[in-house]
Amino acid sequence: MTKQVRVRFAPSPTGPLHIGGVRTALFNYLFARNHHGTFVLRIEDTDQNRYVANAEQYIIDALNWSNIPFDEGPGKEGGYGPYRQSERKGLYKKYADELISSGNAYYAFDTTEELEFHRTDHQEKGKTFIYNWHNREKLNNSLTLSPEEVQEKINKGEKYVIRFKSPVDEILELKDMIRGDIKIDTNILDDKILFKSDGMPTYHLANVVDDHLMEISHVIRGEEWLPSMALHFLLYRAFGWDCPEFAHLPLILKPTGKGKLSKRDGDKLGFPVFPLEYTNQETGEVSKGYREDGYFSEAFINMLAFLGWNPGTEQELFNLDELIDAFDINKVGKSGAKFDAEKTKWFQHQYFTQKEDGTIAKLFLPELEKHLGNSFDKNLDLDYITKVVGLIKERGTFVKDLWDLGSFFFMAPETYDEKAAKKNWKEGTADLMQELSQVIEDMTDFSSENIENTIKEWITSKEVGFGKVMQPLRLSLVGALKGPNLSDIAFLIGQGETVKRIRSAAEKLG
RNA sequence: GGCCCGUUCGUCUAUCGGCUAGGACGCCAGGUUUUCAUCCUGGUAAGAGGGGUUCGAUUCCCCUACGGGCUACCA
Repeated sequence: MTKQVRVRFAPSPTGPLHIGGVRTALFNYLFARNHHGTFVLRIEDTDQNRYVANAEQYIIDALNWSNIPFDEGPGKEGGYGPYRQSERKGLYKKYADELISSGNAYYAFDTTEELEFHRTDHQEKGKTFIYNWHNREKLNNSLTLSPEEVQEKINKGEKYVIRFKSPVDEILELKDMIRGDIKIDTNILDDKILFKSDGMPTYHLANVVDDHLMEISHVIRGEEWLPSMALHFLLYRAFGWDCPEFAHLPLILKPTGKGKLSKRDGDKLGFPVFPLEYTNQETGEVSKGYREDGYFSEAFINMLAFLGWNPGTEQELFNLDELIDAFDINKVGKSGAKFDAEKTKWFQHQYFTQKEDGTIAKLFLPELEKHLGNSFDKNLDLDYITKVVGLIKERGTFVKDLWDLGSFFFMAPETYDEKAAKKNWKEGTADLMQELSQVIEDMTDFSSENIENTIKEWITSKEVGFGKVMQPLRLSLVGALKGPNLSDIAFLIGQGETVKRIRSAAEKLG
């Protein structure tokens, strides 16, 4: 592998990029970085009918959010541009012509209707219509017409396409970095259209021409392209160009049911299939995104990297740099992987609990403002929030969990969990709590440790069960039987507030 | 239908001819937390089936089954 590594991610802007696409981009990125190569983004917009205006920006935003930015691409000129195929439109025809003059391609005038007829006709007879060596001599193309007739048709403005002339009786021995050797009999190949009648190249031509012109060294793409590898190989050969190496990634499958995970699955499955939220401009339909659902991109990327690849060790948590370092395309698996949303959550939980308290506290700010509304003190000490986060973050997975986990740090409970109150707030509890509030009020050293000791000593001296005091106390401070260590809570909300809440509960619950 | 690729616990996977088949998610049980959650410990559970090759196959080969992809003037 002495030549300069240049890889590309070449999506078609037909809608939002789904997680399978992000993973393909990720593996390309990882491979490039691992080999100190270049990662190129090329927009394959040769199909005008399926073009979606905001899709390209979505792709770029998604890549940036995922922290896998491209080195060259639209807006990032690197000497190989332009990077949108629609802007390279004028360039492809001459390559198609080149193939015609070298005898590797030909003009075909068959109409869509004629081809459709052949297909259905064959199907009815239990056969499959393939436009290739065994019938191309009988169809309406430059192989059966005289040069004069061909020229006349073209001059008359008759619509035509250019087809590749697949070789006959040859066994191709191809190599895939992931799958190893693949043998293909050229007789089963069809004469794929390279150039469409609308003046645009098809994917196959544009892809091969651009990969060559952009000096792409390795083509890493989804397994759905495996059947096209023979054609692409043949094209490189017909042009007399060096063929890049190929790697076809296993597909990401639906968690249940059949088939590969598709864009249309949207959030019908209960989890996002897109990195970013996406609004369909035509229908107004909104699809959930990992970012908006509260996932950190590190977790999202770590999860994607492990879909079809693993380092062979037992380490599962990898940041981007570690991924770059450990990535080995030979370790990519061959079989499709069913997507597991639970595992994604687990990754997120790992990253969430590992993140510094201060960082999460800042992310928590908007959430706090949302819940507290006007009563939210904008000058609320970030240090306080950070301490709260330190106490509750390990119990959560997303920033949005934090409010449920620790709202009582910011406001006194308004209601008390009914079941818990019924069970734990008995005859005499109120008196006990009133007494305890006095004990707490009288404390001089209000440290977490001292709170715990004081309460314990008091309980012991009163000769009542711990549960008889601790549960009602928790109810008073929190409003429910949940949350972190009680003395930590009391310490954070402060002596006065603690006393206030105990007395308030004693009054309300009687 | 044709062609291509694949097949290890429910799921993601390790194993590159010699293992009590390892890890993770999930699930279950115990422990810690005088709460809940987290966390810790343990448990559950697998090489599709049939032939070969070999002293020995999850691992190599063949067949079958199943899964997936492709089969457009879409990518």
